[in-house]
Amino acid sequence: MSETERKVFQFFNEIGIINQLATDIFQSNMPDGLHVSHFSVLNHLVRLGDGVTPLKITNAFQVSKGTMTNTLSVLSKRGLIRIAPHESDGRSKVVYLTDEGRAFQKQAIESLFPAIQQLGEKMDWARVVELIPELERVRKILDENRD
Amino acid sequence: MSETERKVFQFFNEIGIINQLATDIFQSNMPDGLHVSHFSVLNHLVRLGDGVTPLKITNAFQVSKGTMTNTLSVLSKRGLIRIAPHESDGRSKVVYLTDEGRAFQKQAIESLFPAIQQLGEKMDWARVVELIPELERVRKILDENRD
DNA sequence: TATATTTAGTTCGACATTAAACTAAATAGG
DNA sequence: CCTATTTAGTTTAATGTCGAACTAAATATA
Repeated sequence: MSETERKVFQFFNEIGIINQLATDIFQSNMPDGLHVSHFSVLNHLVRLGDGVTPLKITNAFQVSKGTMTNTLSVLSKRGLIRIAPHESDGRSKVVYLTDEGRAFQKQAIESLFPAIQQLGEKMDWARVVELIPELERVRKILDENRD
Repeated sequence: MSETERKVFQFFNEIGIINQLATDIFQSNMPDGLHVSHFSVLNHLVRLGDGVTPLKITNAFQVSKGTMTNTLSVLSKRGLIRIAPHESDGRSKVVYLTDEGRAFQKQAIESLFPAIQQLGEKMDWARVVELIPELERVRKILDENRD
């Protein structure tokens, strides 16, 4: 194993650990039985717009269709989204945010502000966010090269 | 939401996506029914030394005790680790790598070299690994501040 | 048009993971 | 010592996720 290879593994290892620690923090702020994955879908709909098909969301999250069926049915049962039949394609459906869904997404995000602030006392966020452009590059390349 | 907060979310979002894409690549290289989590435990034992208790590994991975019981029993059934009673503590156990376990870890890592090389045609790994020190800082702070 | 293929979503069985209850052993405090 | 508490690991029920089989609708092709 070359030095570069070793460091590449180290890079992805750090990414994995950070992701797990951050997800744990996020998860601990989720109310009664809702999972980060549920929030993520709501967040996606808020940011990129609702009125999209389940398959579109499935592709965005690179997740199996069965998983998305399950996630959407939980969100629907909770009244956070509304699932309507597709106007022109009888096989398909369209997902809309409800007011409750939008409120939940907003509230979930705001619930993290204190944690961000508290971490900011020990961490220089300005320096951290400078990594974003390079991370974006990595993400895009990994994304384009997935099979 | 301030600009900093927005970027902090974006940072963790990029981290999450990269982690998922990288994990998917890794997972697709795992043989017959073995999961990345199984590899991770073997890798941990190779890098930091075996002969440790399940609880030690549990803490290292910040995972529930039940999860580790399950993971270790899979690894043990596959002959990749050996679980022995603890010499001085009747409640505890000690985990050892087998030769098969070491070989598996080695082979799993090497199986990723082609993917790393292929990605290297589109990605400047030298620049990517420069992010490691800052990521380490973030990881350490998150780690120290977990409850 | 009739049939074959593709596409969108659901269902099913398997497994990873979790939290909580549980067992057994070790330790602490009286 | 003896009891209470803590600690290490297992078990159990619930849920997220996956891949594969399945259904139904749309599209391609002949």
